[in-house]
Amino acid sequence: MTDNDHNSHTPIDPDMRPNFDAMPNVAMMDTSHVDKDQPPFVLVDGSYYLFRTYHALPKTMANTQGLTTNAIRGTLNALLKVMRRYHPTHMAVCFDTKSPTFRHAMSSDYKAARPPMDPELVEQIPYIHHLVAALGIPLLRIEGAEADDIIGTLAYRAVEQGHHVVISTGDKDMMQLVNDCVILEDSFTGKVTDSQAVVDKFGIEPSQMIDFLTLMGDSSDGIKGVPGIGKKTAKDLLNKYGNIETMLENVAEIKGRAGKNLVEYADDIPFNAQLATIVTDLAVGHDWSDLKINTDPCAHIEKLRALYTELEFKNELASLDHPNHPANGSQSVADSQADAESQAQVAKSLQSSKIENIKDSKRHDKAWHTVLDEPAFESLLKQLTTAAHFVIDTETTSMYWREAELVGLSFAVKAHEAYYVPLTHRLEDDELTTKQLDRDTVLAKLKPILQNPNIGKIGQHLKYDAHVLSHYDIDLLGSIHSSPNNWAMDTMLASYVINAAITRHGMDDLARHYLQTQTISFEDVAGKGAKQVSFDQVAIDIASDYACEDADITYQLFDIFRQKLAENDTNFRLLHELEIPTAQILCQMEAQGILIKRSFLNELSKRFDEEIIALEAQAHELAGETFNLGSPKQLGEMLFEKLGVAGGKKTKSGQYSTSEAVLSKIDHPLVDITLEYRGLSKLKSTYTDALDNVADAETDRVHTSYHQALTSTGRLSSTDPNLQNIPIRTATGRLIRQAFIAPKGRVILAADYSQIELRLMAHFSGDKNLTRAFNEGLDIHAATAAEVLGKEVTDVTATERRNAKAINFGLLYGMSAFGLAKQLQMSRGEAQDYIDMYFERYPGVKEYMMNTRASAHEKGYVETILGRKLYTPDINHSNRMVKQGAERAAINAPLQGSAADLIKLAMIAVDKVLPKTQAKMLLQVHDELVFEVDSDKVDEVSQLITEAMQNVLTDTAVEKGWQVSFAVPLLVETDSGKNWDEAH
DNA sequence: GTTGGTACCTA
DNA sequence: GTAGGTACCAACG
Repeated sequence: MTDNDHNSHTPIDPDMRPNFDAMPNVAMMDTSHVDKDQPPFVLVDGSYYLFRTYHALPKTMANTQGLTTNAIRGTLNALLKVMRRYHPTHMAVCFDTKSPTFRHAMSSDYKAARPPMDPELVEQIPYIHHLVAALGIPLLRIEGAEADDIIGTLAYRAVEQGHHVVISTGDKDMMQLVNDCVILEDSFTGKVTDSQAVVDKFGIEPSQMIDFLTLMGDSSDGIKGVPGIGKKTAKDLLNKYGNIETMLENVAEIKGRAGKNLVEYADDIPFNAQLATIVTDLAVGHDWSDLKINTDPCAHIEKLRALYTELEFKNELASLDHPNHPANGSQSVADSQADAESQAQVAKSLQSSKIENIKDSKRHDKAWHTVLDEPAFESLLKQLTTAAHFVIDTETTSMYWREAELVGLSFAVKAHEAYYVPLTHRLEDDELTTKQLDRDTVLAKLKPILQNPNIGKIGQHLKYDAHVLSHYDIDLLGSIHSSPNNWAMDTMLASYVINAAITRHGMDDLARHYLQTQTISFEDVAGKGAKQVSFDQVAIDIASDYACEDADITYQLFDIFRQKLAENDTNFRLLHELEIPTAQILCQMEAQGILIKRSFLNELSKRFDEEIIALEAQAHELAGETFNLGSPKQLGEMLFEKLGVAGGKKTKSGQYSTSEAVLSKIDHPLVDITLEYRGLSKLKSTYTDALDNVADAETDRVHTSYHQALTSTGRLSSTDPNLQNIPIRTATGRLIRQAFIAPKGRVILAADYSQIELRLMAHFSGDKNLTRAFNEGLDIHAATAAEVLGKEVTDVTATERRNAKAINFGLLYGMSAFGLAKQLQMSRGEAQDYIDMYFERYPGVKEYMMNTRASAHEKGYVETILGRKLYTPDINHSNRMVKQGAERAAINAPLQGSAADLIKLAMIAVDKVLPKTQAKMLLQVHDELVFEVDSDKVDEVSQLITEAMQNVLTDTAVEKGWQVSFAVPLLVETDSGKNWDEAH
């Protein structure tokens, strides 16, 4: 590749020393004439982002040609971010060149400490240059000049001509250029620096920055500084004397090593000052019109396309063709799923160029505070009391809510400002621990605020914080609701509702994706692996940064999501009327837990163990030697090599497969033993032993955790332990279910939606035959068999019904003849014939599947019954297998996702009618809800639950603003008994 | 001590 | 053929 000649520049002679005496000083400029109503002039320090993102982002980001792309992506994202934020009309991206500059000529030490650039970075540089050009942004590289000096010069000229300026960089040296109309922004971290921020950070004015650097030196730039003068002394001296000149005039009164060395090294000071000074009067041959961004979307789109193709930036590439694709709303640095804003979109936002954020460009740097005394806490309380809404985050000793103890609390009332209230940090040698406020006093004062429904609470994964605070008798979630001026929001759920697939929804992921910011990780502050300590062992000043960042980031995410939700009423309602109420209910269910019968589980464990030992002995007997029956590898070798059994198949890793599908076709005693052994060890290790281990020692209750923002379809998942996969298919497995019981005087009641996904298929497809079968209340699988085979329902045999059931499930899963053949143990041709016959009888279903597939291809998403958009990122994947997989998922997603929507509505509906009955909702298993009910109220409660569940679409959904006219009835089946097995 | 592969439990 | 979680082994650092 060659560098573009969009900008050609006269080289600067490195031997020509700038005239420092006459150099204009940006920080001291008069700025009264500057017009801040125009968009700012944006100057990007390209070299900074190159290095920063190359080292900060994983080197594993690469295309299939082996080209590392992390710096390309990182720099591109930084560029797009700053453009999106300020909508500039004029801009320049500046890079260093390899050639020496006047600073090298001045000092052999200058940047001599820098190791040579990695080849993996070098090869990325031309791509970045070309991307900048293809985006229509002026690119400046001048032989003999550094990016800093080009930026300094252009910043000076811009202000002189009445423009205000944003310099996009993370280099602190640039702070010398800051004034009322020039700010810095690090577009990688999002940090903004104005003059106040410089004062906050170093205690000096931007105009003193050169002197500051001169005195304390900068090892990375090879500036030596004055020995004995560091950050603190330099600050104190500058505050006293204003500048180095005055300082030297009064050097006699400066005591100690600093004074002595100032005299001794006085001769070096002018030289160091020159190295530290950014040149502002470089002979850059550009006038204002050269620095205009080319906003014509067509001008460079083919160049962009070629670049994205070569780099394999697939989403960015796709976005060129689908400029309005909904997945394009935001940027990600590291997430390969992320979409970059297309050229067309950049152009669009530039054209709309309303300067959204004059305030932004004047904003102070984020201010993070640690609250360690009464006045500070009282002032925080006052802010929280008068706020419409605020961010709260708890820091605790454990990520498991059940064992978590509160360590501190952080708050944010606006972006870039946060407070941390440490409470129970216990690190020895940390003198701040003694200054902590008393936990109970703090909580007592916060309680009325946290429980006040008129003050909105914002948080990331609030269910967790609610659990923690409930241990201290504070009900955080109980009264959460939003009104236009008073927001409640869980940013995790907001992100999930807006787009479940584009990123994961942990805070680090959200910060990376939506804010292009790498957060301080928990491992950074607490260590990792065995050496990790709990948060109360983290030093308070470090903990405070971490906690404040969490609150701050959450507030910034809130700002983004608030805007996105305001533009999309469906997503707004999904969050506030569905997900947040669901979270509140899940919180109660998790806290409630389900009672287990320990003795029974222990007995089962013992029994299973005996049988397992016996089976193992038999296996070793048959094999003639001992081996690990639980190792698929050893078993495969034993069976297919040593014993010479036929029928061995290999997995893709070259091992023998010993899956049930393979083994069940083999007639050999060792196979039977193996399958039984596996069944029992699965039950013992995953269920009987595990449940006993996790049950609460005092109450014998098991408390699962539901993940509400994990699945691609809107379903919940359950962990620690997973109570959504308790065995039911085999008699032995059902023994486990019998261990889930109700306390004395109560019973377990289970209510499940019958055939909900097939009913949804009937609804979505409108197929006459399928709809009729449900409306007539037929056995749906038998009805399918009768329909396809052209006989009466009463004449359908068990095998025919079984086959029909398989095809019905196949439908829900995006069926292929291949898959159906495998399931039914028939040839592909037979399976295809069967499918063809099915579609002939159910043409509406066939049409639905085709339409869904087509629509997913076109839009990039499918929708559930409540309008939740489920994105299908791989739907146009170049790999055929991947694409077909995405198509099957796209067919299944509206069905599975709608069922998930409905049961969430059902939980909300049921939760409303339960309180007067003393019944408690305990578990959700996708289409089933499990309750604990007083024995004498079973009929009454069962009736209430059934009605609530069956009528969700006519009652609850309508109440919450959804209008769905459902094509078939929703049927709920309930049963009860002294354990979960009996209730099912 | 972490990670990928295999197997198997659910709707 | 869809969507999940957990346990175990074996290899890797």
